[in-house]
Amino acid sequence: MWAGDQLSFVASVVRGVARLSQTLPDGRTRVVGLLMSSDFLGRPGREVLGCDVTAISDLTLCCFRREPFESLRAEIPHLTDRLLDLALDEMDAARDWILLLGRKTAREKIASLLAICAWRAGTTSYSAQGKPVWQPTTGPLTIDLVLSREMMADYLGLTIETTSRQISALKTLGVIALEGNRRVIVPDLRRLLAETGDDIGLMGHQQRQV
Amino acid sequence: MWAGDQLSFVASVVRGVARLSQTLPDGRTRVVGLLMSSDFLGRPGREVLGCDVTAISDLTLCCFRREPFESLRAEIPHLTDRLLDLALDEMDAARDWILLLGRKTAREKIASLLAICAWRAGTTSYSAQGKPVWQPTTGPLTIDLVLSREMMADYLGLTIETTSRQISALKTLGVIALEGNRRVIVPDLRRLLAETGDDIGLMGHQQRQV
DNA sequence: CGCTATATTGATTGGTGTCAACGGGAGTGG
DNA sequence: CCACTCCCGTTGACACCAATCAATATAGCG
Repeated sequence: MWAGDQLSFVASVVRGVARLSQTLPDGRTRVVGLLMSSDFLGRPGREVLGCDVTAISDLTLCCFRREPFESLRAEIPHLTDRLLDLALDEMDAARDWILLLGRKTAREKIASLLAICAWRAGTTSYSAQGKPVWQPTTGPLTIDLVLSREMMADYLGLTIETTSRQISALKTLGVIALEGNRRVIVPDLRRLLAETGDDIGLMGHQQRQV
Repeated sequence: MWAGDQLSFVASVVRGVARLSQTLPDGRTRVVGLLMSSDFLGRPGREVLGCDVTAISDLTLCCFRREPFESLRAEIPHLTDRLLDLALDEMDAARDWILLLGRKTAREKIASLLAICAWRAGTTSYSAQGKPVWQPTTGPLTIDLVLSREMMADYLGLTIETTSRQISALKTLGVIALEGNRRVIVPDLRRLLAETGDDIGLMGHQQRQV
């Protein structure tokens, strides 16, 4: 979509999912971030983004041209505060991810990803401050995976085959059920969380002690 | 050192190295960041840090108590701009790291880490803007590793043994030479870069196209 | 109803983790 | 000054998880 180009705009994701990725010269590619609704795209104060952005679903962006945005930022200092806040959140997510990539097994990685998506699915409402609110659910939970197996694999640093195998394994264990290829049903969230390798399960996404 | 505590101050690293880490309940620990000179410690606008900080060398910090700092930030909007800038840099580094952890072999990880340290070692001067300036070197380069093998392993998501083995392998290949345990000599930087798995080698640290 | 992309499953290999033994330097105490 | 110990690093043998190669199945779509 855009590759290291100068971005003439910044944007906020309204709906859909986009992926941030980088590529090694030998062709290996890594997803280094996922942008979902309310996430911010662009580098305030910077010219260039530094990685590729690809839409992986229908995507609605709220765009601002760069120069007006920068001058607006000069006028309203509080805007920068908010951007800093977003950047720090991103940083937390990135650190959780680093933890995941470095020290988790394939099974735990898959479970963690599903748990994060379950959390996203369960986060349907927002508080007055714009912070997502977790809706605790006891019953079964349905996740609409927007990601293909390949993208999950890239996301987790695995191969497609291993990804598929671990999903099958979780299905056999009864931790999840599949409905088509990209819809996952979680009968008991706790069982899924138990597979993630950290007892918090959502790795701080749920109630991070930031 | 400090674990998830409320930090009553923010700080800038003057000299030395500190590590940011998180721990999984079963005891697996992951370094999720390294703080070196000029790096910033603390979360402007936040109460709590969210991960552990440990000094791994003599460490000199330039500390500010939180409340005065926050009010200073309110007075001087430009300060927040600078903090945002730092956060975005951190984000870039985190993304590079994610790439490294997810798609690189043990050999490439070690080489990448050494390359980064070589870059740090070669960065002796700073431009007027405070940006480090890379001093291109053709001759041999000496790196003072502050890190123990264990910390390198945690940093890279490897075990101590694998770390040691890969270092030995690079030594056998003549890519590096050891002088004691924590001093590395790089006769030809290009040969080291060739082992990192990305032709840029320094993973954007050298001349990131941000 | 095929065609293609995506996903699953199987067989095998290889890289990294694990367990275990050994080496060497620094500090300590006799 | 030497013996002892402890910590860190190295090296080896082996096991195991995930990658790779390969075949098949399924879903999506014209």
